[in-house]
Amino acid sequence: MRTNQFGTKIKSARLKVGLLQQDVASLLNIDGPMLSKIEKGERLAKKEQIKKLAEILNTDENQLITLWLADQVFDVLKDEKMADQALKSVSRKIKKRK
Amino acid sequence: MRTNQFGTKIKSARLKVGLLQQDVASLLNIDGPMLSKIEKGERLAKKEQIKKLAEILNTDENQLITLWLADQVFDVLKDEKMADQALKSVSRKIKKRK
DNA sequence: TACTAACTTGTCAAATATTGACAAAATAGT
DNA sequence: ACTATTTTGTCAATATTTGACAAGTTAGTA
Repeated sequence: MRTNQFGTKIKSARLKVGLLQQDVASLLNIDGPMLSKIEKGERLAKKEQIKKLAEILNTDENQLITLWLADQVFDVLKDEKMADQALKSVSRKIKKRK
Repeated sequence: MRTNQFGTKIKSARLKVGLLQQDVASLLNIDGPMLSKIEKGERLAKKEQIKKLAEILNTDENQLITLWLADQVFDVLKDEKMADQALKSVSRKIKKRK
């Protein structure tokens, strides 16, 4: 299983706008159980589903993307004692990238 | 293809100790071409190969692990405008983790 | 140039992981 | 207890990763 800031966020946003999993799932062209798994972090949403989710759930797309990325990165690092060092190394590289 | 601080490092370390790809590969129980690909970042080394590489190449294991992780993280973030934000989010989570 | 050693690239089948769908089970609300 | 909603389990289809081998390229040297 993976960490799940993304799923937690879209679930709470969904409840806030008062939609059922079924409703949202249909708009994404997936079934209800699949969305359930995304919300629980058992499956990864596709990048192109995020934009749609942002619209449907009236949420900032960039925030969703950020959480979605963070979950994936955390997954790589979660049991690693060198996680901190690795993050620093990546930060440096990212900054140079511009 | 993936970013490649790890491969670059083990290649230079290998040359420093004067070993051939073939030699190192044998010790890792893989073939030469496979090591070539790892050095070039076309394949990912397995976690358990890193320890062995550190011994063979007389290099700090933690440094190798760090680079190996960093490559993977960078791969997730490389084309993402929210990379920076995501990294910050992960940093916070990692710090809490202890 | 021709020769050899070292490395790289391309391709393939096998193993592994991910995906999407459905049925069935669990939970929550009335 | 009844119904709506969510979650879990399972499966086949698809995609990705892996390891090996053959063939190609590069680098150095006689």
